[in-house]
Amino acid sequence: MQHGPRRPAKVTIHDVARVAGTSPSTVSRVLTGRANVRAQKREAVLRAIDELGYAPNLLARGLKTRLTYTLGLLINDIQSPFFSGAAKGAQDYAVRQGYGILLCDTGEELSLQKASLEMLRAKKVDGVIFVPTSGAEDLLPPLWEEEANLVQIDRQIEGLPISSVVVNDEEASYQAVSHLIANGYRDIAILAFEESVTTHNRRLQGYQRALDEAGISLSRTLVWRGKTSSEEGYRLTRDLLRCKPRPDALFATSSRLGVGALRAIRDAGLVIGRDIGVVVFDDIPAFSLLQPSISAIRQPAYEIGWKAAELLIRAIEAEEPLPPTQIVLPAELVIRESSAPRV
Amino acid sequence: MQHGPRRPAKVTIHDVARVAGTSPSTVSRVLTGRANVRAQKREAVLRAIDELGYAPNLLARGLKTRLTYTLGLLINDIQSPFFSGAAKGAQDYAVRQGYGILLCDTGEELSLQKASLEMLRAKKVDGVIFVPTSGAEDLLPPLWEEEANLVQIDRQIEGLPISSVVVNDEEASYQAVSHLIANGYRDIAILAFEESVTTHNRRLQGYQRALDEAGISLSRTLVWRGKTSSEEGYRLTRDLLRCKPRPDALFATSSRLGVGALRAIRDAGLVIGRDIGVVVFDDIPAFSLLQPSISAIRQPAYEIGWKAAELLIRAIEAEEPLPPTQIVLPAELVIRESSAPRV
DNA sequence: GAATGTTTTGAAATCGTTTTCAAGACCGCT
DNA sequence: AGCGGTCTTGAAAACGATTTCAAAACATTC
Repeated sequence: MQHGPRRPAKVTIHDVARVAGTSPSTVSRVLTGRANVRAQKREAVLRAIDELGYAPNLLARGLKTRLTYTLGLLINDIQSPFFSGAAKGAQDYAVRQGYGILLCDTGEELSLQKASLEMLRAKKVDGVIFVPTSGAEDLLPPLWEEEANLVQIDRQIEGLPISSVVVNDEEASYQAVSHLIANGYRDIAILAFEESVTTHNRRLQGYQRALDEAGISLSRTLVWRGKTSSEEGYRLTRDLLRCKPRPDALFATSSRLGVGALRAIRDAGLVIGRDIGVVVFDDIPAFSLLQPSISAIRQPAYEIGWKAAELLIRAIEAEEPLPPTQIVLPAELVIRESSAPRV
Repeated sequence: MQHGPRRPAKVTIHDVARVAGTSPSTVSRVLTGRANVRAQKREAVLRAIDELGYAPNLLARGLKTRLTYTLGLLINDIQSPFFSGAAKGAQDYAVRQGYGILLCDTGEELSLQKASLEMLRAKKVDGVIFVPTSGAEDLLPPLWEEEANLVQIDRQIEGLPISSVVVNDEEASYQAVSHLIANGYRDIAILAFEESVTTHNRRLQGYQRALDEAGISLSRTLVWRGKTSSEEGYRLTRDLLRCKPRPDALFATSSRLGVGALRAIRDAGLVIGRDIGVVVFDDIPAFSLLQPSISAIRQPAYEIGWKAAELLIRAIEAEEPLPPTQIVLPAELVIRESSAPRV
């Protein structure tokens, strides 16, 4: 393998200056391009940079300029298609703008979130995209005062002046449930996250509005709440199917809950889309592969991440503080076989 | 909302020193704990730190100590369950050891990989976990000379003294194909990545060994290569099913190829596990949900990431350079319905 | 060619830490 | 009290960039 000419292990701006026959100041000037330097010198500098394989030390630069070109990304579970989509969107936009992304996967654990935010603060990231957990409000002030910019995604902390990129949870849920009703389903159960998270609350509201509008009175026995895991989805659904009268449709407000529900329905010997209608909030690849395929609300995860990064970088690079912005992207109901019209 | 006492926007080690009635040197000593300081002063310092909400600036520290406590993670696609599993494993271990992770999702694009590696170099990461693409050898030397530690995952660049964490591709594939043979399948087609990547080459070798051992002569017409996307899997499989005689089984060497293949098989009106046996390398959640469920080789993605981070951090923290280590983790064949015995 | 104005340039200060070095404090001994 | 030896401490020099400031170089005009 060709290793090229031996180079000094560490080459600094001083080395470049020496080789180019000028001073570090001038090298810095051509590096940042923020002042004019005579063409002849500029070229000498560029030649030296090239020859030495010099790359500026971003730690040193960041120390001086207070800009690290690094964003923090605090999410709940990189393994979930929604979050990994958002992560990809954020990273794609960020990298295009010359920023790097520090990934923090914290689950719903507040202590890990706290530790991660402290790390991000110590590393002097320029901004943070995060998924707020209930209780996270108290973790923000330190970062906040450190003049870091913040954007929340997926969920929102109410009443805090922080930008956010979310989805129209209420409306999309309303449409999903209305769709079930239109297809002849009446006793529609809902599976939701037990903790009070904006996202799930709004999904619940949309559910309720659709029922109200159809003149169906909401029955307490149709609302099931638990952790948002597939095991929990299984348990809840199993119990729910034992109720008499048995619900004829199910709206799961997260893909994990939905996956558990599907298993439980099968194990109960019921046929999805005939014995029971199903719609899930959050589409995952498996849903289109399954037979019958599962109707789901598709969230634009990639765009959410992308927009969040865009908002964040705009705020970072703005001359003066920008007022917080709320972006609501449309989630789209993808109708498949699991919510076919009742016969 | 409670904002707590107003604090100076930026508090440095000098502020702490002033409040504690001592010098920055001493504060630094209690911070790093690498020298003894009289109990009384230490406490004064700790009180001041607490009172001011001081946290050391890791940029400044890194500049001095040449340690950033940051790792780079260079992967192909965070949206793939395999890579997101590995990312989670790596991040979980790293965060436990006080390291942060800079995420670079580059796809198979060499130019993006180059740019990302340069960024990681400029940010002075302590080490990098990466998935080598063919051609990536040339990108390494700069990092390499910069005394950054490297660990490759999933694939390997042959003949380079770099640690790696991979899976027993050859053996697992051998077992998968042997399993098909044992269940009565004879004309077993294989779908593989067209580019010469160690992973896929070894999977091909395992396939071949299983056939050899069973005395089945390998037919050129059963080996299909293309990009590793589900569209390509669909196209290849569609064409393959038109061959006469039609293969009676299919081994897909990536989950994307597998997903495409499943669609094509369905569209051809064939029943998986009866008309044609299927095993896929790399298990994804959908496979266990499908009916019939799909046999697959489960890779310990999380452990791969975890081990890679462990290896990397050990190398970083070692007094002297460690010799490169190869870790091979077992991938496990999960037998489901798609490879049921022929009747 | 001198006077003036405009670019280009380099020296030195700075960002916030750690670390070296030498001085100061403290100890136990004779 | 004086002396040799540890322990603790603070001043100052890094780390590798940017930026301010004033001097030096050049251009322009009379």
